[in-house]
Parts: sequence; C-alpha cells; structure tokens
Amino acid sequence: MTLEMVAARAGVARQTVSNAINSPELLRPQTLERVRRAIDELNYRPHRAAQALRTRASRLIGYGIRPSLGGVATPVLDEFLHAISDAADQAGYRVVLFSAPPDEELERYQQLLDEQGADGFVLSGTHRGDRRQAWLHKKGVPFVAFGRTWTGRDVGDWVDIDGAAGTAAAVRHLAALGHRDIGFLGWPKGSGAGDDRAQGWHDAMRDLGLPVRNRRVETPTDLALASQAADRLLDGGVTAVVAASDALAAGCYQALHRRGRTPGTDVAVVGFDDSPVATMLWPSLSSLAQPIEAVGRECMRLLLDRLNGVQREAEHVLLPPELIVRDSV
Amino acid sequence: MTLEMVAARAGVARQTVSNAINSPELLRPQTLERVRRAIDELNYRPHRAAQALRTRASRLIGYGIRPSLGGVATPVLDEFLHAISDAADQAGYRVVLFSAPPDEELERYQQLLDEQGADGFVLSGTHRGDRRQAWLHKKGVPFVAFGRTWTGRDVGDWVDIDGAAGTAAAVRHLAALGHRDIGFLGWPKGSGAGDDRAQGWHDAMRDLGLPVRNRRVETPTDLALASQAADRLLDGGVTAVVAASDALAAGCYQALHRRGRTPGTDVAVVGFDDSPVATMLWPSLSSLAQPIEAVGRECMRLLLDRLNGVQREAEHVLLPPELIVRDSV
DNA sequence: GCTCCTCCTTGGAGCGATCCAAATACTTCC
DNA sequence: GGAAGTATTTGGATCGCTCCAAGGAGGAGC
Repeated sequence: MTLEMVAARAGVARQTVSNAINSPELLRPQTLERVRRAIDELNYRPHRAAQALRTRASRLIGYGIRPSLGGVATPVLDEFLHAISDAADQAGYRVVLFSAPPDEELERYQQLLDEQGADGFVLSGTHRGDRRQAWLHKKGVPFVAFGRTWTGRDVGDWVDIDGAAGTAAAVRHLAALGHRDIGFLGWPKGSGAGDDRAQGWHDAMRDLGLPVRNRRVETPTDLALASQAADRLLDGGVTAVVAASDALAAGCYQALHRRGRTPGTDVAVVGFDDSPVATMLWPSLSSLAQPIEAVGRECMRLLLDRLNGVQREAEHVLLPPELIVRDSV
Repeated sequence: MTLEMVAARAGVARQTVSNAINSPELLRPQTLERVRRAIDELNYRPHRAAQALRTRASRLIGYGIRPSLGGVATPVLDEFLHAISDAADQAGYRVVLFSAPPDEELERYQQLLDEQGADGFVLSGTHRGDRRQAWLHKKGVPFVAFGRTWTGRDVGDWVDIDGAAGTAAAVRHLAALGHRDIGFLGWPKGSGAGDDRAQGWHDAMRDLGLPVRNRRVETPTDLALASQAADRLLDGGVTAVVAASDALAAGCYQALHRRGRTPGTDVAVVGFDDSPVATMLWPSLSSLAQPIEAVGRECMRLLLDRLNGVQREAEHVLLPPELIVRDSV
C-alpha cells in the first residue's frame, strides 16, 4: 500500500495525496474529500521508514534503560514509561528502548543518533555526575530529563518531583498532630533526590522551631541496614519518622516490630513514592505520592517543543507530591 | 555520514562498503581491512530508515502497553521489559512501545504493521479471551507471548512461568515442615494464571493426601477484600496459606495482624512473584520468584527464529519459579 | 475574447541503503 | 602466453516518501 496506489484510486497525483495528509489546506475541499475517501477505503498509512528517510526524522524518542539492578531501584519507572509512551503516541511519536549500561552510556546514545534511530531522548534517573545532559545539550539534541541537573551547569529542560516540598508537608502534618520529635531516615549524602528530601525535612523542622540535631540518619536501600539505621532514630526517642522512600519506611517498620512496637500507634511513619508496598504494609503506610502521569505529560510537552524547533529558554517544572494519609500516622 | 562517503575514503565503491558490513566474506581480506578502517575512522553507522526502506524490515519489535490500571497490575513488567530490550539489542533489534487500549487493541497492532513500524511483537499479559495470538498468527506476523494461550486453539510460540509447579513446590515445602492444613488464597476463577496456580496447590495437596475441601478462597486484588478472604481461611483453621500473589499474601498478613497473630510463627504464608514487597513485609515473606530474565531471553530466542524465517513447529517454554524461603514459613 | 494572477496540482529528483547483473581482477592450467 | 574459470568489485535501479519548481485550471478585469 503506497501513496501511488492511493493516488491512482483517487485519480490524482502522488504528491496530492501527500499534501492531503501533510498540508490539507493546500487542496480544494472536494479533492481533499476524494483523497481522504481513497485513503480510508484502502486503509492507507504512510511507510514510516520512507518518511524518516526523506524528512530525516524518525519520529522515535529514545529511552535508555540501564541493566536492572535487582529491581528495587526503579519503583516508579514502569508508570513513567506508560505516561511518556501515551503522550508520545498522541503526538505521533513512539518510544524506543535501548540498553545503556553505565560504562558505555554515551556511546549508546551516540550510536542511536548516528543511525538516526531517534529524534530526541527522555532521560530518567538523573544523578550527581550525570554527563548526559551536558553532552546532549552540546550536540544540540532535543531531550528532557525526569530529574534535575544535580551537578554542573543546569542545561536543558527538566521535570522533577519537589521532594523537599513533600517531606516538608509530611513534617507539617506530623507537627500538626502534636509530634515534635521527628526523625529523618534517608540515603547517604550525595544523591541528589535524597539530599533534596532531607532538606525539606530539615527546613520544615527549622521553620517550626523543632530540633534537628541527631535526628537524621543515613542508610543505603537495604532492608537490614535501613532497619538498623531506624533503630538509631528510635533509640534517640523520636515519635515520628519521615523516610526518603517506602523501602526505607519498611525498614523502620521492621525496627519497630522487632522492639514490639506498632507503627502508627507508637511511632508515626511516613514514606515516599506511594509504591504498591505502602498499602500492603501493616498498618498501611502514609506516603508521598508522585504525580507520575503529570510528569510524563510535562516531559513530552517540553520535548515536543524542542522537536518542533521551538526556541525558548530552558524550562523547569517542579511538581509537588501529594501526602496520602493512611494508618501509619 | 553515508556509505558513499565511507566508500570515497576507502577508495572503493558504495556497494563494497555495504558488503563489508553485511557479507564480509565476499571481500578480499586487504580490501575488507581498508574499508573497516574507513568505517572506524568516520565512525560510520548505517542509516536505519534507509535500511528499513530497502530491506522492508524495521528491526523494531513492538510491545503494546495498556494504560496503567493503578500500577499494581504489572509488578513484573518492568523487569521483563528490561530483559527483552537487552536481548533484542544484542540481536540488533530494539523494542518500540505503543499504546494499546483494550477497546482498540488490534487496530493499534494493525496500524504498526501498516506503517511497517515493527517486524514482530512481544505480547505480555495474555488472558482468557485474548484475540491477539490468533489474529497475529492468521496474518503471519512473527510474535511470541509471555503467557500461555489460555483459550481457543493454541497458536504461536509462548514462554510462561509454570505457576502450578510453583504452588505445588510451596505445598510440598510446607508439608515437609509438618503442615497438613494448607489453604489457598487465589483470584476468582477464570483468570488463566490464577487457575493454574490454584491447580498446582490442588494437585499437590491431593498427591500428599491432604484435604482441599473448603480450603480455597477467591478474592480480587484489593487489600481489604483479600484480607477478608484470608479471614475465612483462618477461621477454617488452616496452619499455612499459599497465595496467588504477594499482594494477596499481604492481605493474609493483615488478617493475621488484626487477630493478633504473627505470620510465620503462628501461620505460615507463601506468596507469588517475589516482588520487592516480599522483603519489606514483616516478617519477610517467602515467595515464588519468577525467572524473568530467562523468560525475556527465551522470548527473544523464539521471536528471532520467526523473524529470521525459521520454519518450525510452535514452541512452548515453561519455566519453573523458584521458592525463596524467608521468615514467613 | 484575451491577459494576468491566483490557486491547485503535477512530474522529476533525491534521501541512503541493498538487490541485481555486469564488469573487471586474479588464478589456474595447458 | 593465453584461454577459461573463479573471485571481487562496480554501477544502475529501486524501496516510498517529500521537496521543489514548473505546469494547468479557473476567475477577475479590461
């Protein structure tokens, strides 16, 4: 099924059919109608590769995925992929996945560009020392990141969750319930998102005149270690804990269970991500839900601008997470 | 960067460069070496769209994703996507995502085929009444499914987890520990995977001469409902529960907690999927881990056969899950 | 009726690769 | 040394689409 065949059927030239699809305003209404009917009858769709070859645009958006690191690392990735894929589809684009192992990440991006396998990229999991943004920017490749530029010069568009606003909201909520001794269970310093979430807790505590000293502990995302870290907070006598993730909150649950205390009743706990785990824990975990759908939509909006050659300053979108209150507070 | 430019640099004809890439055995060693050097120096990569146009093969594999239904529905999808994407990359293919809302699912597959946007498909989440396999088979489109053909004539290749083997293993493990009263917490009849898992429990119980009557309850994946369903099992006096998913197992945990009993100590519980939740629950949940990496590899192996035009009978691969024993038994 | 102008429609060229068949280079053997 | 045969290399055509510039139809104005 080609343009030529549609043209024959409609009794017009090849180019006229092309115009009917790409610049319908050029055609006389009755011609347009005739061509459209032929397209419908034959169920014609342009050949993507031919379009791509001629227009030098694949209408594909690259999304580099790192090898799975045990699964826990990316609890929200799934939903995010859904969101950008949906949004891309509506704009006539599609998302193409490619493997990007950390050690040869940029080479893989380069490869996709060389073979014109993608017109732009969506990055996720941006981190300190991430070279992708600067690299893509320098090459003038359209891209958008889910996650801020944590280091170096801030280049390109990004969309991110306002982690600080989230943990601050959690602190205020807990303070309103009478808690004064609120600890923070976070990741080791140096991770962008983690530091951001810690900052929100810290600032909100300060604002409320609550003590922060010795009330912040750090741990990697390992349940046993997280649980031990939570122990240190509990030993310090906190009555509430804000965690940097639901996984860490689960570690806190374990620490409480071990000492025969009940989350929610004895010590309040708030997680982050509102992952499926939150409802499955007992008692159900209050958590900060990330508006992933909205993040995906915003990402595509910004990226489409760039793909369409819109010239504008870099735009940054910061979306607040929503505190979902459950039985743990 | 085109073939022509590489050819100019190497001092040969366009076609010779093409042969160097696609049929190196045709070239004289020294010519091959010269061309290869030119390719390296210029960092040349073939233009995908041009290749696709000429060879009528996009080297893209379609993966239709349904709108996210709240996230819980697909705990393993993430890992699976990683797996097939990695395997595809190694074979020179890439995975392209497209939205396939249930009501116009086949139209979207058709669209991708019409525009030659994919050479084959990977299906997941096959279910009773799934029309995709028969439809693709009839059209002669290469595809492979993660999940059996649950209804109708069994067509095409598939890879699946042997759910029955998994639950049977769980039952045998529990029986070996002395449990005789083992309940099954499953989904409503009619879901392929759910019935399969129930069957494994049922058959193993029979084999061991253990009672099954009134020891199987059904519930949708909703924590409150699952918890009530678990109550009915516990009221019946079971000493162990095998659940069709970790989410249902979590419901069982809640039922136990509510009546002041401890999972593992008072009643043994085994989940299914070995999702991140399993380690986060307290006590940690024993579960049946799906070898998703292997599923992905096998899927790609079968699909690549079809893409390469290998003629053979439909192949079915059934991989056993592995029982991960934790504190809940 | 004719010119001029605008609005639509059309054929030719080319995007970058591979298929194909023909041309050339190199061996082998007498 | 030359014919015959095989091994390499080459140029032309083509995939389906869009760019471009030129061609034709139709209407306004004199």
